[in-house]
Amino acid sequence: MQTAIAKQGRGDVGRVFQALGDPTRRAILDRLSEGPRSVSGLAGPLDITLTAVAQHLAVLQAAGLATTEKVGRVRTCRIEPAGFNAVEQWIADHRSLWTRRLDRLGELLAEDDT
Amino acid sequence: MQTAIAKQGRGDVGRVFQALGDPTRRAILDRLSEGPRSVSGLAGPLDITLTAVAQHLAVLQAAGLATTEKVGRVRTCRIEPAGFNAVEQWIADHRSLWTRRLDRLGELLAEDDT
DNA sequence: CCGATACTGAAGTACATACTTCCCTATCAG
DNA sequence: CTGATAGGGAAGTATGTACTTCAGTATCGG
Repeated sequence: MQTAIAKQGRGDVGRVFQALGDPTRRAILDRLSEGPRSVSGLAGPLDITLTAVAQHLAVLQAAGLATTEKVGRVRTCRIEPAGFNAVEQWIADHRSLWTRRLDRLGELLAEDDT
Repeated sequence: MQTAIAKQGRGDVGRVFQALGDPTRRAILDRLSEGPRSVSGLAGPLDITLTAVAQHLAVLQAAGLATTEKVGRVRTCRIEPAGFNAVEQWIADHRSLWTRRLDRLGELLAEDDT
């Protein structure tokens, strides 16, 4: 067990990467980074309809990147930092593989040279 | 200059995230992590056509995640570790924002509590 | 030279995704 | 109560994306 790629419980990395692939969703996360917002508060500067924002939020929630809570008639949206762990972990795991590869390559060039 | 989000030269993060969103492309990167491969070498265990793999490789190249070099009639594909820097940077930058937010939140709860 | 190998290009298809509009429900302000 | 505000649900559209097949074009082995 060296490649501990499947970690972090549930969130499959694919969902997260795909969620982050959309510029509008990244914009939403940008705004949420500044603090919690309502759905219409998010929709305002984005120049898309409320419905579209709600759909993006559903994606972000499914990916574990945001949480929402409805209080009165207002749904408050927050960022979910833990959702990013899986992705960072995935990259870190893979990066360690490459570097190991590259180190190995260096050794091979040094000792197994013609 | 605090939010150094637009760094790392060219690669826009969107492309990278989107490229990583596809499971087939992640599988390709997995195999490339073990070392360079030819296009058909990648296609074999993936159960898709050569053409499809070539298209995925085009996406990975556009995202800066892989490089290819054609020698004879064989195109050799390698992973490009630097391509991941932008993404890690993006996450790191944003994470610092949230944690700052959360720290602030803690302070607010302590002094400005209802 | 000749057939197999390793791709490349163009085009087509099926499904996903990012939106929209329209309408309906719950809540708050007066 | 009445109207405005905040959002939810369903459905339609339009573009994108992941594939495929069906041709080619180089290149290598014999």
